[in-house]
Formats: sequence, C-alpha cells, structure tokens
Amino acid sequence: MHSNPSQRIDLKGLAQVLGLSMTTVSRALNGYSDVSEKTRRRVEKQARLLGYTPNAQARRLTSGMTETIGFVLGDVSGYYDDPYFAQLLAGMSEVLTRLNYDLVISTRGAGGDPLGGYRRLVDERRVDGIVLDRTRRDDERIAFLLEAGMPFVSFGRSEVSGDHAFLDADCEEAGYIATRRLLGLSHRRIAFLGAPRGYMFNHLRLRGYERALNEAGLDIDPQLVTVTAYEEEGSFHAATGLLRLDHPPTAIVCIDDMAAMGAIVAVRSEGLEVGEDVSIIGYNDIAPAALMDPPLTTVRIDSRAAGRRLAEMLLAVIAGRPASVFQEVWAPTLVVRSSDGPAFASRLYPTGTPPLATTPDQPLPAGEA
Amino acid sequence: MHSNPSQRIDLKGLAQVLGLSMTTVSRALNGYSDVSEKTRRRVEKQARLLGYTPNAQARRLTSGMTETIGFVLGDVSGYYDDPYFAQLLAGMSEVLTRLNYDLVISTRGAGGDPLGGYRRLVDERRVDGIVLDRTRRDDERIAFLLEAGMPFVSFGRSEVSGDHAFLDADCEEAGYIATRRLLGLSHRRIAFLGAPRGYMFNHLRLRGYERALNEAGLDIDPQLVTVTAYEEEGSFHAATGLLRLDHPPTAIVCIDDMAAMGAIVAVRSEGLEVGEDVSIIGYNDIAPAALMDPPLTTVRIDSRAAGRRLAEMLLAVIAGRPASVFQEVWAPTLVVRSSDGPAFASRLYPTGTPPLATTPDQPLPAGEA
DNA sequence: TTTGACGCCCAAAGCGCTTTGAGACTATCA
DNA sequence: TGATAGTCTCAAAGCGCTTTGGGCGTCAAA
Repeated sequence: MHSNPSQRIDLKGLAQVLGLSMTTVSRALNGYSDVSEKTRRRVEKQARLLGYTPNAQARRLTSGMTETIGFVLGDVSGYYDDPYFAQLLAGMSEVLTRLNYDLVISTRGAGGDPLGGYRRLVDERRVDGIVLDRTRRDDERIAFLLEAGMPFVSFGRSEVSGDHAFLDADCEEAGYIATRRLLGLSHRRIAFLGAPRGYMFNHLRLRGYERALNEAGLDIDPQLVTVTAYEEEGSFHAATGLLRLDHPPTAIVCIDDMAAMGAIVAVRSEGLEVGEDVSIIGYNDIAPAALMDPPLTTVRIDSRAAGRRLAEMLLAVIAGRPASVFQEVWAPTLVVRSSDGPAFASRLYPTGTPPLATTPDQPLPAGEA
Repeated sequence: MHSNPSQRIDLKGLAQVLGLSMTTVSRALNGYSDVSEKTRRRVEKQARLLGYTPNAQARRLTSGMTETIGFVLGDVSGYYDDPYFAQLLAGMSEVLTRLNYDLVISTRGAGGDPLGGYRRLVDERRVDGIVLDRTRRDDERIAFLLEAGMPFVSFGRSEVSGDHAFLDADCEEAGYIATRRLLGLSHRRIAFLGAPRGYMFNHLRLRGYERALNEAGLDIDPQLVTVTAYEEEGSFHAATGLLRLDHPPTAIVCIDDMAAMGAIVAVRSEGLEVGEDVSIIGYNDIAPAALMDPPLTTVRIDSRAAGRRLAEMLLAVIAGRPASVFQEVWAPTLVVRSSDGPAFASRLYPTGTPPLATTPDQPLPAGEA
C-alpha cells in the first residue's frame, strides 16, 4: 500500500515504514549530525525507494523560508522584448534551480501603483528576496524594500543606493569607451540616443559620453542628446530626428542594441550608409547583434553571467550576509564589428575631414549629403 | 501593539482585535455566505486598517493549492533569446497576477534528464499546473504530466496529444500561406529553413510548405529543405549552404524571424540582395521584424495574447474543467513587408522568369549571378 | 559507584491558515 | 407551545513539515 509508487508518500508514512519517528527521518534527510550514519543511510535509501519528496509548501510554512525569489516585470513591454532579459532570467534560474529555489515572475498588477507587484510579494511573504532591474536614479522600489526589510539585489545602481546589494555594469565606462571609439575614428558630431532620463544606466552612460567628449575638448551639443520612449519605433524616430538636423551627427552612441536597430533603419531610410555616412554603436551584445547588417559594433556585458551572479548575491544576502558586501561593478568591453567607421568616409560632410579634437572651437562644416 | 503597522499581523491577531474567532474572520475574508454582511464589513475594514494579508505559504499548505503555475526553461539557450518568449511570459503573468497566481520559472536542472525540471515541480508539489512550449512530435513531457495527473497546457500540439489542453498556431497553415505568397510572386525554387525535425511546429510548417508546393504542381527538392540547430549562426550557415547550391532557391521560408535574420545576413554575404535576388519570409513578427533591413515579411502570431490565453486555459483546467475542451488553433496572418519580391527580379536566374507552376518538369535554368 | 558527557532518538509543539461539525440564537410554522 | 428551520459564530482538527526540549543508553573520567 505505502509502496505503491503512484501514491504519494509523506514524512509520516516514510517514518512508519522505517519504524522511526518523523523527527529522526526529517533530521536524517536534512543532514543533521545527531543521526547515526547507519540510520541516515537506511532512511535515504528508503526515501529514494519510495520516491519521497518533501512537500515544498509545508516545509516553507514551517521554516518560514519560501525558497523562492521574485522578479517583477515592468509595465513597459518593450523592456522585456529585449533578448538580454531572457538571458538574465536564464542565468538566474540556472543557479536558483541548483539550490532548489524557485524564481517567480510577477507583474506590477493593475492600478497605477508602481510598487504594486512588490507589495504583493512582500506582504504575502511569497518570496525570500527580490531582484530588481532597470533601476532609476531615484528608485522608490529600493526605498520600499529597504524599509520592508526584504532582501534584494538590483541589477543597476541608483542614487539612493545605500547599503543594498547590487550588480551593475560600469555604465559610465560603457558610454565612455563607445564615445572614445568614435572619437578615435575622428568623429566630432557624435549623438547620444538614450533612454528616458530617469534611468540610472542612461544617466551614467550619458555621463561617460559627456566625459569623453569633454576630454577631447568638445562641447556637448544638446541637440545631439536624445531620449526615446524605449520602444524600437521610439529609437527610429529619434534617430531620424537627429539625422535631419542642420548639422547631423556622423555617429550615434545607442543606449542598447535594440535602439541601435532602430537607428540603423533610420540611417538607411534617410538614404545613408551605416558605418560609412553614420557610425552606430550599440550596447549589450544581444545574440542578433553579430548577425545584423552590418554586424553591430557594441559594448558587451554578459547578461547570463550577470543573472547568475545576481542570484548568488541575493542568496547570500538572504542567508544573512551583509548586503553592503555585495556591490559589484563589471567592466564592459567594446566589441568592434562593422557598424562604425572613420568619419572621413561620411558623405554628410563632403567638404572634408571633420576638425580634429585639438581644434574644437573651429566651426563645423555645414551641408548634408 | 497590534496596531503597529510595521508589525505583521496574522489571522489570530486580527481575530483577537475584532473579538471574533479565526474561523469567522477567515470566512468573512473569503466570501463565505454564512457570515453576516455587517460582520463581514467590520472584518474587512479592520483587516485593511491593520494591513492584514494572509500568509501565502500557510494558505497553500492548508488548501493544497499552490496558487502557482510553472514554466520550465529548455536547455537550448537560443530558444529563449527570442523576444517572442518574453512576450509569452508577459502575457501569462498578466492574467496570473490578476488572479493572485504566481508564475515560477524553472530550468531543466543538471543531469541529462529532460524531465528534470518537471519532476521537481510535480514531486514537490510546487505548482498547480504547468505550461509547456516548443512541443515535439513525440513529447515525453506530455506523457509524463498526463501520467502524473498534473494539469498542464501546451503551446503547441504533439502527435501524442490526446485529451490535454493546448493552444497552437495553425502551423501548417502558416507554412502554407508563406509558401503560397512566394509562389504567387512566381518563385519556383523555394527553400524551407527549419528547426530540428522533432519539433511539432517544424513538422507542421514543413507540411504546409509541401502542400503548397504540391498544389502548385511542384516537387519537393530535399536539398531545399534544411534543418538548423536553432541558433542564429545555425540559420546563417544553413542559408549559406542553400545559396551555394547549384540551383539555389530564389526564396526562403524561415522557421522564425530569428532564423530569417540569419538568412538575411547570409544572402548579403553572398553578394545578393534580399527581396530581389532572394526573398525571405519569417515567422512570429517579433518587434524588431518591422525594423529590420529590409522590413521583414513574416507570418504573425500574437505571442502576448497567446500567453494570456494559455494562462486562462490552464487556470480553467486547474479549476476542474475538462482539459479536452481547451484545444485551440489560432490562424496566423501574413504580414507583408519588403523582404520578399517577384522572382523575375532575381539575378540568380538571369535567363528569364522561372517556369510556371503548370510546367513543373521543365528543367530549371542554371547559373548564378 | 557516581557523574558527566555523548550519541542517538523521540514526543509534542508549533508554522498560519482553512474547514468540519456543532452550538447558540432567532424566526417561522404547526 | 414545541418543533423545524434558518442564521451566525466558534472550537478544534488538521495540512506536512521542522525544531525544541528532553529521554535513555553507554562509556570514560572521577
């Protein structure tokens, strides 16, 4: 009867079969030292034989741990169409599964409350910890979770970041190296195709862009700094706007590869050649980047590895390690492919090579191709 | 003390404050009819006041419902880089959150067991139901879940599909209309750039492709039917192989938009023009499809809506509705953009327009551009 | 021999909820 | 008036596990 494999067996049943108490069986299975080796082996064997697996709900109720961590989907669907996101998830799942943790995906839920999804996870004690991404400069989720005492780790920093755990790419560096790359190709009119201002990663990348420009003795032209609504069409329109300026850019630093795709289309639809008339640099190095036409020069960050690390960090924080220990900033790397090229190749300024970095105040040549 | 909002309050505490029994409070909150309207209102008000939310774990243990559904990530990472997947997830989350359900994402786990992730969800009773995707012609997951008595719904059918719930695109129709479209553009050498044979959607789409060809009086050329390893590079290589045949295709039906991207790059790197020398049709209509160069003609299925519907169906099955009631096949629609064009524009067969469908056995002209 | 000190095991008390099976009233009908 | 039928509420029994706080041998040291 109890040996019927299709009949779920519980701890009590298993204990009965073994002629032991539930306590002993439980402790044997959970690796307590006050169970003799011999008994443990006997228990384990029988458990395997009968296909015993503890009921996750019961264990959770008792232990007060949910063995679950949460992730709340933002409401802007465009965010999660990005393959980088799937990679992040996959990376997280990878380590969580290994440790028998679940990853639950929630949404913000109806109503305007941007904390809705988080409240639910916290109030109903559905999770032991939470992963955030797309952090904002002033991120209310961080304040909320901090106050609620819920362990969390964010993919990205924030200006209110205090002692919490985070993993972030060095966004400023990313903006910097992309811009440096273009400066090295003698570009002088370099645009920044960004995400909404509030996002920390946008803020930092813009800073890197500005720093590189300033170091090269160039001023920031506000006309060249745009913000998109974070959808592909947004970046297409924004890029089109840039290209139609009186003094269009010969290069565009894009906030991510998806935006770069939009920019590429915009360049083409203006009758220009990507990598010649206008150089494009993306960010993330999503899988299709290498397969675009032209293959995209981009700044790479390994989302899957980031997902793994985020999960590890969060688990450590849940286990009681101080969150402030886990603050990592990863260096991005430039992946050079073919969407960028020397400025002199651009037909946008046919009167000649753009002015050198050392002569910034010399007026830029006018006229479009 | 009990009114300290930072202090979590439980059912017992709430009952004490109200001077009622836990039973009554519980029943009031859960909408039982044997609680007077007056009491219910009083309970609800106090619960709101004190910020009471039931402990999800406890409720789950008691009720035997986990209020959670599961999704297991396949091991081929390429599958989930596809934006369609994020859409599917988002759609599911949308309806699940509304009904206070969680969506847990798991992975197959280490070891070769392809059912690993599923076993875990089932054995430890972590979920009330499961969503499958990427079904195979002979899908062991279906057999497993059927036997385990775990409610599930699959996105895609299978040849072993019996009475379980599924939602699927009409894949055969999708393959058919894509191929018909190309036939209508007078293409005669039409290739099929597919996924591995075992996948049901691949199987069906191939069938649609073959049917269209046969109806047009054309034979199937096995050389034109390829299978990729389901990564972008795979489709690039497969497409390159096709284009280097002695009699290359003037059109390619791709298994999805990601594969189409690979194919597009392949076409270009062979010095050919997409939409002129070689027409390309994708599948899914992922967000970037409209922004590719050229904008991709594709067969559309609304993944987000599919996600929503899958969740609804699964919830219904969990609630006890017979699974066999929920078997839906959605009609895909052709979205014409610019990656396909008339066969006569192709430089691959400069000797003239390919033979008409009515004269299939006439030998095809040879020679490449 | 007594006293600890281990080593191994167990009964019982929860974890926070839902549900069962009654009980105490009040209203209705014969 | 008693019987019958609601109406509203409650005590207590779990759900399946973990953990606390012993208990009972056995063995070495005193």
